[in-house]
Amino acid sequence: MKKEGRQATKGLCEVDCVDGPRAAAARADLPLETESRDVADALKVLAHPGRLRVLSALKGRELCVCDLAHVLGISFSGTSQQLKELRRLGAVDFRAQGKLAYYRIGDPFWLQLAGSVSEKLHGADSS
Amino acid sequence: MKKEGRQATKGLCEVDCVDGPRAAAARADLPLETESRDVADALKVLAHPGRLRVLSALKGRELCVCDLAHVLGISFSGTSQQLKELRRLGAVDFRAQGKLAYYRIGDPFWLQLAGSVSEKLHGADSS
DNA sequence: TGATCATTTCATCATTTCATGAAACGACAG
DNA sequence: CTGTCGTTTCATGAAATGATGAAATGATCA
Repeated sequence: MKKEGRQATKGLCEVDCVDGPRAAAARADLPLETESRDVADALKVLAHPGRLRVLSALKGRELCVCDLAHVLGISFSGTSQQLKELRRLGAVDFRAQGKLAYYRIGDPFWLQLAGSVSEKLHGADSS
Repeated sequence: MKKEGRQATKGLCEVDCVDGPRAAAARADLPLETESRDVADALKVLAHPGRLRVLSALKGRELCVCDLAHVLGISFSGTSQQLKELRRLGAVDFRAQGKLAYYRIGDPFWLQLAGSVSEKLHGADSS
């Protein structure tokens, strides 16, 4: 009479190992599923060394894709894709002049966010 | 006489399509490679719907692993791994009591960070 | 008009991430 | 001591991510 796979299938642990009220309260004021997903998606865009470097490079400057490719150290096509992600987030914006695309910071919020994390980790702000 | 693969291999674009000074300046005050990698790694821990929900659930509360498994809706082992990530970041901490592990918010910074992103996206703070 | 160049998109491939189940670990009860 | 239970670790497979090169697009210039 051994129970196999008692992994989160029934409310077994819910009534055994916790107080219950605490767990219920926790579930009560949990954010919506969509909200945490949206936040996660946004953070996922920033959670990439290359894209972070792009934001730093664009601080107070406009740069074209080929420059940013040098910054990232990857191909033009790859750079374009990363910029597309950042654009989707609104972190960068661009202006097409002739055959060039000059990218710049869109919403400074995301750059500041990265800065605060950097400060948290290393104690120094790179601004 | 066609050139194939001129992708970021030579400094071709560097002297042709940009001003140069701007690009040089951008590279000059770029963060260290290690720094952007560390920031990206930290953000990557937060960039996950389940882990964000864990942080929300732990706001002002202690919860054991099995409760958090219910919150995440995944297995215990999976939950444990996610908690390990959050622990590595310092976002959560835990206290072993008997055979239970009570998890709680470690450094409120990361929860606040998630909150500010949520506010940015939805205009409402979930605190 | 046709060639060229910066950029984007597409198809593909290697790597990483995330979930699962089985087994190991540690603390408590009988 | 032995068994049970909560938790953690490990190995595995599916899905997502990130980079590449080739082809498509759009704008400039001879």
